[in-house]
This record gives sequence, structure tokens and C-alpha cells, in this order.
Amino acid sequence: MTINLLPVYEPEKVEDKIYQFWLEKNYFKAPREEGKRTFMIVIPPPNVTGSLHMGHALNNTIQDVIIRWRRMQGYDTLWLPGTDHAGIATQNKVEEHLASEGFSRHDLGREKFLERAWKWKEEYHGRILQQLHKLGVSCDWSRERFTMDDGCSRAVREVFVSLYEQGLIYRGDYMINWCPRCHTAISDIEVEHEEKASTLTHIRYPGVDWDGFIVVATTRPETMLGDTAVAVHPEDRRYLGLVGKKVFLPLMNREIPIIADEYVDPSFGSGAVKITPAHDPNDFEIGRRHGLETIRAIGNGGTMTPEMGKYAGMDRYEARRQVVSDLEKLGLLEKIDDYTHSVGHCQRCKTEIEPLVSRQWFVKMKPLAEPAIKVVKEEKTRFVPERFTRTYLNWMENIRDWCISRQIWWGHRIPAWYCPCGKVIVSREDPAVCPSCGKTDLEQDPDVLDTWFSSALWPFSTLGWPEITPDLQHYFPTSVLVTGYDIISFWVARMIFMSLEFMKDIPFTEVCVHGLVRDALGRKMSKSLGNGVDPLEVIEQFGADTLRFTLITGQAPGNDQRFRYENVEASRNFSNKIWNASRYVLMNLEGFQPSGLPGDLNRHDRWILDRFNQVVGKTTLLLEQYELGEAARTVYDFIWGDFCDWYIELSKVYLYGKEEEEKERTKAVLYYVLEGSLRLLHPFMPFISEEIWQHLPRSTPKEALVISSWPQPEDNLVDQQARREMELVMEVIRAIRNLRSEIGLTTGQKTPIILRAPREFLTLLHQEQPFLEKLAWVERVAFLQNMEEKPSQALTALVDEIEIYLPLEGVIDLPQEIARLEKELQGVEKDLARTAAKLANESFRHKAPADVIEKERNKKEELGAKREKLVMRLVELRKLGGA
RNA sequence: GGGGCUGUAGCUCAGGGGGAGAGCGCUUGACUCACAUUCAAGAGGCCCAGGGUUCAAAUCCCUGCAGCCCCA
Repeated sequence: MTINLLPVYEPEKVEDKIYQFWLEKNYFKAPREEGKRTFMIVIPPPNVTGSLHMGHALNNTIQDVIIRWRRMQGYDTLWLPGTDHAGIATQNKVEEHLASEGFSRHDLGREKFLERAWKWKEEYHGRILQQLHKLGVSCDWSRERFTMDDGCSRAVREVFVSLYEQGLIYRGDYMINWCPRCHTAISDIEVEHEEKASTLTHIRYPGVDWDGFIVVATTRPETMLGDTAVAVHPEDRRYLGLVGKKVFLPLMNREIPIIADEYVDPSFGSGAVKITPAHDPNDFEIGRRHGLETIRAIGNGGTMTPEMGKYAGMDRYEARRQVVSDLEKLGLLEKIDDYTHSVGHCQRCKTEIEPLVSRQWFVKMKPLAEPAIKVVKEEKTRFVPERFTRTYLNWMENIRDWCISRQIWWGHRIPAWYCPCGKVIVSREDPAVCPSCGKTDLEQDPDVLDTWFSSALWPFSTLGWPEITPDLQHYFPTSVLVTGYDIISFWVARMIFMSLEFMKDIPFTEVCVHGLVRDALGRKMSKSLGNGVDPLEVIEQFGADTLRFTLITGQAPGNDQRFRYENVEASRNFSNKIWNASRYVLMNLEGFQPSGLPGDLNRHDRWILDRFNQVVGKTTLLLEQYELGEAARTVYDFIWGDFCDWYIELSKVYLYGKEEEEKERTKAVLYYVLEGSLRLLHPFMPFISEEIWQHLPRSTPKEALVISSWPQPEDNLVDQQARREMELVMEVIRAIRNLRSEIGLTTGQKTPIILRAPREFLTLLHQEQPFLEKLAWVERVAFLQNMEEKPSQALTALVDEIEIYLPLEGVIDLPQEIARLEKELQGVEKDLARTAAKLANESFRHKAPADVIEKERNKKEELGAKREKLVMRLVELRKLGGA
């Protein structure tokens, strides 16, 4: 075969071609074979708001590594892709776009607006797909889904109606979080809290029919316009006589009661608090307990309501200033203190949230949360790393009802209809007439559902539920969910309780949680900072394999990572290393037909095969534990450190030598290890591994690496002796190189070497002589007999009990050599002292395990021998140099 | 206020009860017949501080300090 590989790997010439090849051959399509063990992942559906960022690249790479590995292991594998309609986020984008044309969504109307939104979805969906292809993910595209496609919509409808029928979905007037900019209610977790420097305004409320006033403090003076009471703690002596009396609400000229409630903290401020049931969650609760009136002071647009007298229509911040200044004029402003408190912001647009009372739809959470807590406590679903179990449980155990209605247009319309007679109809089919009065002018609720409502059904809606499809029966529950820790409560938790409710089963057995990809300085990547790195750009410049490998090796389970181009380059260099190692092997495989490993393997072969075998075991174990970063590093170290740096170098002695038999044997081993390494590498770097694999000669008709098998450790490849011997040989080679560099020899300047070794090592060293010469640039190896005199003018090194001399007649710098050996002696003595102390310790000898003691004894012996040799050598040198 | 994570070489980070690791950077040398996106050698660290458990702690536990995150 002709070898036509360039000396530098060019991913752009390979990746698209290979991906097309995989697609054409349908390798990603899940076979759904009865009786075969299944492995399934549903993709966390990317939002159709825009393009994919580095976090998506990481998330999808992790999934792809896992799914490719399992596919190679022979599982019936399904990775189901899809996208999310992302209600508020997408609506905002489309509205922004409209605004640039000078329209609002209301100018357009609901229907036309939705057309625009679908168009938007089509465009970005296409972009996302293309990006995922570039990344090389092996999703089953024939099963792709969208949260608003017909099937998912049917699932949403079924779930809503069913929960409503069970009384688990209800509608009512409650305190919700309102975003005045998005103009919709949002759920508790869509509110981001931020510590903010603010002020605490102390206001005097004069007594009605009693002298004096009560001081209340607030961070939001404008809400006082909607106050309907002042509350104190029932046991607060300062106010004992006042409970039940009234105060005068300034500016609004209303009288409001003084009430007593346990909730009030008497140690905070004056011990009295203003109560605004319409604009504070706690006040709302107190208001309900005491039957207080709820007065809306702030409207949906963030401006004061028409009932607010002179403040009506004023922006809430302007009203704040005006209220304070008016109070001051009236002499009712006690003081203003600096104060820090946390303020809620809209997750989507960062506008300050307005808590207000509004009529919304809610999911009753307690009954749904209980089983969801149970399955995680019983480890039916397991978080990796485990610590995220706490995050999950903490949220689930403190859960509150979920506000699911959104006052936007893009999303699943709430399947509720209102009849003028007052009847509310929630049904699976669109109703034509009111079942109670027969009227036909029914109106559907204008609101849509929280995006996460449909995402919560994702693991089963994508498999066809509510229909019981073959896919659903075959693949559900899914195997693992791969996701960032930032959406455990948004998404993971909700999938678990929805799945338990509707599938009567967990949605997945494991949750593999990863961290965020930050910028090189450790900051979150964000649009506003402009510090985001576009994955596509990295792919174009360095290739998808490189990006994938960078993300995977930079990853420790559940931890954030920084994206740095230094790491990208390291990964790029690694792919080039693999490329060139493969070139070397292929160049030497002329006329080779693989037919398994030969029977007579030499030490080098047995060593690399033993190492390979170890790496297979270790990599597999790490993947099972979702330690993908460690797994990738293991493969990296093996390919570069063992295979390239050592075995390939050793193999040159055979391949460039004369023995035909040795050449054939070496070729077989090179082939075996390279081919196996490509298989280990494939989940991490699918493109380059497939490309090279396609160039390998084959005797079996297997057609692609992607569907080949995952290597398994084999007992007959274990070889402890080869391992020990090669470690020694490598150490000797390193020691010689070390000596050579002491005196600045270049690789071209070959030197003789004199060895003196115990008998047990002589055969080994004799056999390894050509390799010592090749790898340590030695021209001649001489062996000293036991009693023979050592070379006086020479550098010395010790490996085990092997003495290595690098003769240097006349040029040796004696004082320098003595200093070097003294330094080494110091190190040896330090180690020896520690070991000796350990062994001298009686409790160590009694309580430490036998193997540890044995090891320590051996160490002591070795170190002792080494010290002796060093001391002797120093004596000789000192005699010579007179130093 | 509750919970969590991190603190290891100049930088970024792995690891983890018994002899301190990688990549990058740095120093020195080499275009050695796969690769200079390379090869070889080297310098560099009381593994945040204090206490406890243990024969043995960088590793486990507690406290503190510093930074980050989540939840209320």
C-alpha cells in the first residue's frame, strides 16, 4: 500500500468527510434490537435562541465520549438529540429583532408573531445542528425532537390535564415574581439574587387617637403607598398597648391597623414593620393571616397604579424618590441608613423583579416532590459526583409551588378555556361548547407554560409518550443524564418528579454533573463581557478533536474549568503526535497483513503489551466512574510517553536492522498497539482515530472504527517480569543520558560506557546493549568484572546496584563531579534516615501491613547499597583530585 | 442566615493514608532516517494555617483564613 500522509495533521481535510461517511453509513442510528442491553442518553436540548457556546461543546463532548464508548462496548445505544423552544428567551430575541424593524409584538398580533418565532426557530435550529455536526457528536438524527413538536405538545397537554384532574395544578391569586420588562410572571428559580448597596428608609406613621408615632423601616419606600397594616411582635413590650389601634398612612391619607404577628423580628430596627401584602411575599402571608386588604401600588409595567393619587403612572424608582422627598417635607422621615440587601433580578433580562399578587397557574409540589426525594435517597438515581445529591435534596425538601403560567406567546398554550358563565374547562381536546351552560363563545387562556414544563417531560416525551411506542418500551428509563450543575433544580429535579408521576419510574439511573467553562481568567463567559470563545472558531483553527480533547482533559467531575489556548495547543500537538506515530507505523507496514500477535514476543513487545493492557483496564474503569478527564490523560500518557517515546524508538532497532523475523514480529506488535490505541482514543478524538484506522491494513472485513469493539484487558498480556526489566532498562538509559548532558554532549557525540552490575542483571544488560546504544547515544558498552578496577577518570551514576561510568580521560572536572555526587549522597542519606526511622519504630512494625513493611525493608537495603557505592566512589575521586 | 466547592511547581490544574505529578512557561543542548506542533536534560513545591484521628496525614476529621458558587 502507498503511504500518503502529510507530516502535519490537517483536520479540516478530514473531519467533514469522516462525519459524512458516518452519517451515510447510519452508524449512529439506534438499532433497537430485542434482548440486547441498552444504553441511552437524551441530549439536554439546546435553546433555539442562538448558537452554541463552549458550555454546549463540553456538555455534548462528554455525552459523545460516553455514547461512543458504550456503542463500542456492544450496547444497543441511543443518543437522542433535540432542541428546546426556550419560551421567554426566544420571545425576547424575536421581539428584539422586531424592535430593530420598528415593531412591537402587539403591532404584529399573536398569529403573525408566532410565524416569526417559528422562522427564528428554523434558522437557529439549523445553525445548532450544523455546529453539533462539526463537533462530531454521534446522535441518532433520525429521532431528533423539538419541545414544541406535535408529539411533545401532546405530552404537555396530557400532563397538564392529568395533573389538573388530580388537583395538582390549580389557578389562583398568589404572590409571584413579575418581570416588568418581559411582562410576565416567572418562577422562583428564574429569579437571581444579588447583594446590593442600598438604603434603609425609616418612616414615621403618626398615631390615630393616640399620641406619637410608630417608626417603620423599608428598603422600598414607594411600596408604603400600598401598606395596609403595621405589624409588631406580640410580645414586644414597646407596643403592648398599641396593638389593635391605628396609625395614619401618610401621603395616602388612610388609616391602617397595628397588628401583632410572630413573624416580626423585634430586634430589627424599631421592631415594627410596614405590611404591603401586594408587594412582598412575607407581607402577603401576614395579610392572609389577618385578613388584610391587598392594594396594588405598582402595576405590571413597573409604574404606579392609577389608584396611587399623585404618583399614578410614575416609574417605580421615580416614585421612590418622590415619596421620600414628600415624607421629608412632612417631617415624617426619621432617617436614611446605608444598607445592603439582596435584590431579585430576572434571569433573562436582569431587570429588578417586582413581587406582586397575580392570578396564575401553579403546580402543587409537595405530593410530587416526596417520591422524587425518595428515589434519590434510595440511590435509584445517583448523582456523580455525589455531592450534588445535597444540592438536589436541599431544593426538593424546601420546594414551593411552581408558577407555570407565562404572559408571553411563544410556548405551549395553556389548555384551559373560560366560559362567560364562569366555568373553567381544562381538557385533552379543544372544547367547542361549555359543558355546564352550553355556550360556544369560550375563550382559551392567553398564557403559555413555563419552558421547563415541557423540558421536564423530555426523557419520555421524546420516546413517543403518551403513546407506548416500541422505543419507549425498549429504551426507557434512560441510562445517564449529562448536565451542568447550574440546572439541577431547573431541569433534573423536574424530570425526576414528572417521570415518577407519569412513567412510574425514574427517568435515568445516573446524573453526570459537569461544571462551567470559564474564560482564561476564570470569569464566566458572557455576552456583556465579550469574553466568550466560539467553539466553531476553535474547530476551524484546530479541529474538533483538539477542541474535544482540550475540554475533556481540562475537566474534573463537577468542577469548573478555564478555557486557555495553551491547552488547545497541547491537544493539537497531541493529535499531531498520533498522526506521526501512525505515519511511522504505516510506513513500515509495507506488505503487512495483520494476523494476531506472534507467539514469540521479546521483552520490549511484552512490555508495551503489558502497558497497553494496563491502560485498557484503567481507561475503562475511569470511564465507568465518569472520570473522563483522567481517562483521556491515561490514553495520552500511554500513547505519547510509552508508545512513542519508547516502543517506537526501540522498534527502530529491529525495523532498520537485518533480521526479517524480528521485523515481522515488531510490525505485528506495532500494528496491534496502534490499532488498540486508536480504539481507546476514538471516543475522545473520533475523527483522527477513524481517519487513521481507515488507512490501516486489515484482515477482517470490519468497516469502521466507530462500530468496532472496545478493547478488553487480557490476562495473557500481563507480564510483570517484562515490566520490571524494562523499568530498569529505561532507568539505565535515563541515567546515561543524564551523565551525558552533565558535560554537554550532543546526540551526535557518541560515547563509550562502562557498566558494572550484579550477576542477576548481566544477561539483561547484555541483551539490551544495542538499545542502550541507540537510545542513549552510546557507541560501545563495556562490562567490568567484579574485581576489575574501575575507571578513575569518569562520571558515575547508580541505578539499583548497577554502576554506570562515563569515562572522560583528562577532561573530567573533578571538584564538580564530587559536588554532584555529594548532592546525590545527601538525598540518599535523607531517604535512608527516614526509612530507618520508620523501621525502628515498634508500632510501625506491629501495626503496618506486611507488604508495606516489606517494601520499606527493601527500600532500606537498596538505599544502603547505593550509599555505600556513592561513598566509595567519592573516596576514589577525592584521592584523585586531592580535594 | 443555610449549604457546597476550591486552596499542590512561575501559570493552569490532576492526584490522593505509606518514596510529591502533568501540561504550559523557564534554563541548556539537538533540524537524531514519524513528528522542531519534535527530541533529550535540568531548575522549581514546609501540597493555605492550626489542631485532632492514625504506627503513618499533602491525603481523613474539626477549626480558622482566603477565593468562588448555589439557596433563602
